[in-house]
Amino acid sequence: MPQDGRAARGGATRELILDTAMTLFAEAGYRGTSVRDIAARAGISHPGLLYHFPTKEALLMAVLTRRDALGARDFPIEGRPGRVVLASLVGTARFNATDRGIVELYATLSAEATAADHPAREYFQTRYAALLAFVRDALADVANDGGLADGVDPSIGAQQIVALMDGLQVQWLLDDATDMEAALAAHINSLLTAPLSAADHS
Amino acid sequence: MPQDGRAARGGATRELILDTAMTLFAEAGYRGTSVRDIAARAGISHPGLLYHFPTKEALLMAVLTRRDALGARDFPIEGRPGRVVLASLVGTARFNATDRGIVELYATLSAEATAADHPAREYFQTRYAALLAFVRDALADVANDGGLADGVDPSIGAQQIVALMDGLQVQWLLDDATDMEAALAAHINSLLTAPLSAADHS
DNA sequence: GTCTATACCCAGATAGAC
DNA sequence: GTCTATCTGGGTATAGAC
Repeated sequence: MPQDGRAARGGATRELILDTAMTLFAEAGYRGTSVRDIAARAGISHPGLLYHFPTKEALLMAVLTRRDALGARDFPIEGRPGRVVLASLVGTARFNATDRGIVELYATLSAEATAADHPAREYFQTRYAALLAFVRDALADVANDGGLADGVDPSIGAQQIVALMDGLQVQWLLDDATDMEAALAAHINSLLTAPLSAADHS
Repeated sequence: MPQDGRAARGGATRELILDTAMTLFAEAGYRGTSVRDIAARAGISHPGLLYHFPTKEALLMAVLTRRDALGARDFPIEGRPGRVVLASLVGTARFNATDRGIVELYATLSAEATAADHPAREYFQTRYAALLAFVRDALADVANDGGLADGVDPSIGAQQIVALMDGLQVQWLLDDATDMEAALAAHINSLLTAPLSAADHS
């Protein structure tokens, strides 16, 4: 019957660990954060933490998955018009520029997870496949209205947009004068017959 | 007076270590390779290796620097016309698709090195600044001949091209069906008034 | 100048007590 | 569900042989 201040029943400790892990991962990166660090900050011992998440990787995946779920809740863009979806991607680029930690985490992990034996590889394969399909569908939707520039292939266009978002993050992390939003918006507009405008937001 | 089979004078051991390290880094990644692994494969003890390269990071930087030097020797494109430089970037994308290990290494490291306290951060900052300037100059050269599409800014175009090359590598590493060359060429051509052709190679 | 042997410390993970 | 103790492996520093 736990009833003390920090570890009440019902997965409260689990949530506390996740919060703490997300904070520290964002501050110092995945490699720069030890399980002991997270446990100490959360007020338990490392084996105590590893009872809830058997490995550090498992903890990481839980952090990422939860973040995905929060994002889907806060930015519901499923089933919206293609131009709105594209505009939301530009909005994401702007939003990302406010949280260096999480950008660093994703940029580092998505590269690290490309290793054939990396535990998070499948997660990112699935994530990228879904993201590419999502953007491709948005471009195809725009194409249906004749809004795509000549010779633009939705599938290639989606690859370009996703790659651009990833690559620009690295440049921005290395030099914060980099304007991710401007470079992304310029490219997306080059794929369209008419540029995005404020009317496309929401 | 060393004169045995593997460690002759004049930095031969150093070269052997670099070769071995490049191979193992490419096979198992930076994190997946221990200094002991490299030393064992090179036929010396780890402290023996650390005599030549004081830290694992130093060894890594030496590998990268040497790779840069080899690249500059094999692909001399300094001072060439802008369109030739752009074509060579497409060639690089094609060439990269033949060596997964080195792509993985650069993709992982460039992301990892964005951390504020990472020893390779300055190296990558310098490298990216030079690369961006290089591509920007190529685009500016094309613009001088009126070969740039309307509204294309050489500086932003350079950011996009470099970001695209980086981001496409991640997608290709996660799904080798990704056609890096096609996506990059399509984007570069969209920046130009006339597409690149075989005539631009060399 | 070139290397081996040894030791230190930190990190992830496991075993078993409470 | 959480702890203490311990194992293993990796990066690094030092001592000293040749």
